[in-house]
Amino acid sequence: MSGALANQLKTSTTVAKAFAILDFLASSGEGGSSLATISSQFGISKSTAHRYMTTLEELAVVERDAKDHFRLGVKLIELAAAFLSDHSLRNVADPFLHELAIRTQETVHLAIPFGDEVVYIAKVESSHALGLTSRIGARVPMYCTALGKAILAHYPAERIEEIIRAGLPARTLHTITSPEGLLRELEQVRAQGYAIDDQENELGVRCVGAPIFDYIGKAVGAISVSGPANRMTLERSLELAPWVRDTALAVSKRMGCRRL
Amino acid sequence: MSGALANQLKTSTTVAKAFAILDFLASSGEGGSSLATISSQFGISKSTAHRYMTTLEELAVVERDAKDHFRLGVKLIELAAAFLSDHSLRNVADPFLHELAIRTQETVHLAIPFGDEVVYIAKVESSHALGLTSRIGARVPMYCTALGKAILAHYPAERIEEIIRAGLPARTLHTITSPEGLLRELEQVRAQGYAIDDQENELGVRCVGAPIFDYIGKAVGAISVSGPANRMTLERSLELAPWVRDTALAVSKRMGCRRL
DNA sequence: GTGCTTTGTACTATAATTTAGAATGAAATT
DNA sequence: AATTTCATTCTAAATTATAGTACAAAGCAC
Repeated sequence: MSGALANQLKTSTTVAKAFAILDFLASSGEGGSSLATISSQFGISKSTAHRYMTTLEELAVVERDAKDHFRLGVKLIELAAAFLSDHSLRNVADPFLHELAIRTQETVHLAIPFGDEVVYIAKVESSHALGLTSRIGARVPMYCTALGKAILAHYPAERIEEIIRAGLPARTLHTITSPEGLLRELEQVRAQGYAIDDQENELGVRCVGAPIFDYIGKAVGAISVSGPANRMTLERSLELAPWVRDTALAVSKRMGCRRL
Repeated sequence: MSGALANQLKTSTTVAKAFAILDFLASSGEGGSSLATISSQFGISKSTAHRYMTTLEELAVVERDAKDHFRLGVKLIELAAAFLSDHSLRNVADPFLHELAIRTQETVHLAIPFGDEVVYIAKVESSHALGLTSRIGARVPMYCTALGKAILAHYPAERIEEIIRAGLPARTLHTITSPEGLLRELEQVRAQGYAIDDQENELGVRCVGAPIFDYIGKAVGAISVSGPANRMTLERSLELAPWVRDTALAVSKRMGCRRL
């Protein structure tokens, strides 16, 4: 596409572009994007953008309103639902998440590891009990979140080393940025069975997380309770910690984990 | 791809193939699919399938397990979450759905129109309160479901005619298959403010649905309560109907509809 | 353990699709 | 009423996608 002589590409540029467009639509939020916007955003001609969008529209991956503004389409719901039903963790955990939300009266999250990060795949709010909103699908680092540390603590030492080598940038004043500090923290997480994120990822937010193990004893996810720091004090975090841990253990048991 | 001389295609075959693969992965369910399976399923060479899958894997649209089996990936959750947050209807309706589920002790659905069908975009079960599972993302016809009829009744006459012309195949013994019968039914739906599906789409399942209108008075979705026919008798359906209707009206009001 | 099949991956020439740009018509703005 | 903006269509040129072959590794049969 650019100038240079084409050297072999191992991946499909066309498919990659299609998903780049979808990513853009996902981030552009309300209102949708016009063809001209997409065209200029990616530096492709209007005719090319048009071909992409009509294709995606035909597949119901995007939809356009009366003003020819494009938005994400219902096909994505279908695919996401298939993803979640395939991930038995989500289904197994769901009732436990609700119970925990009711008991703690705080927001409960379920996440799975993905590379050096974790991905939220479920969320339950105590009062309104919203399903798929806000953070679902979002990724956050492992080293500075309760969910992440809960999982990371049960990774093999070499994986932990890898993640440390990838860097521990300070996200807030409270982020643990030294390798030694993190290793000590993870040691404590293993001993306690839960992890506490004291505003390490976001100022004003405290979380308590605990890992979920599958039948082979591998950490395949984590549950967390989080809330604003003024309500979720450190003392309250410590009070809730056993509940979170026990809920995660109950889910682990359902996942076939026998070594509790 | 086949033999014949290529005549201009208006859509991107590459993108379409990528989503065909995703559809296949979605339907293949547990266990995932190997590269060889995908290759033979679509009649493409292994090298081509390989290129598609590595591309999709790099984008996190699919993921592969230790045995090189491909499944849908977390990127789809991210995109679906963006879709839902963009569809304000879902967010507005959510608390109402839960309230209705508690009051009726039955399963509650939220759906939006899509072509001649409706797509489920939210579900609340009274007892377990599952989120994204089973029917989310699924599409059902308009003419034989409570959700569909609730919306269809408020469509312009010509759209209704179109849908009738598309055919009213019998899905069960109770399906309304005559144009006159459907028009009469829709008239009644408009008068009552709710629609009842008496096992028209699936034997043994009754539903009560009511339409949601936006600020312009357009039917943009519907809410339903459904249950097994033995528990959800016709009398019970009629009892619940006003609740469903009032819930839908409350959501409509929140969506800016002023003509209630 | 050995030989066999099957798997995912890499490479290359051919063939096909994708691409940009100009041209068109419709709609909204001035 | 004139002008700009927009989505859409068309065509030749160029990039990308394709199938086939080849390879290494894993699994299976014997």
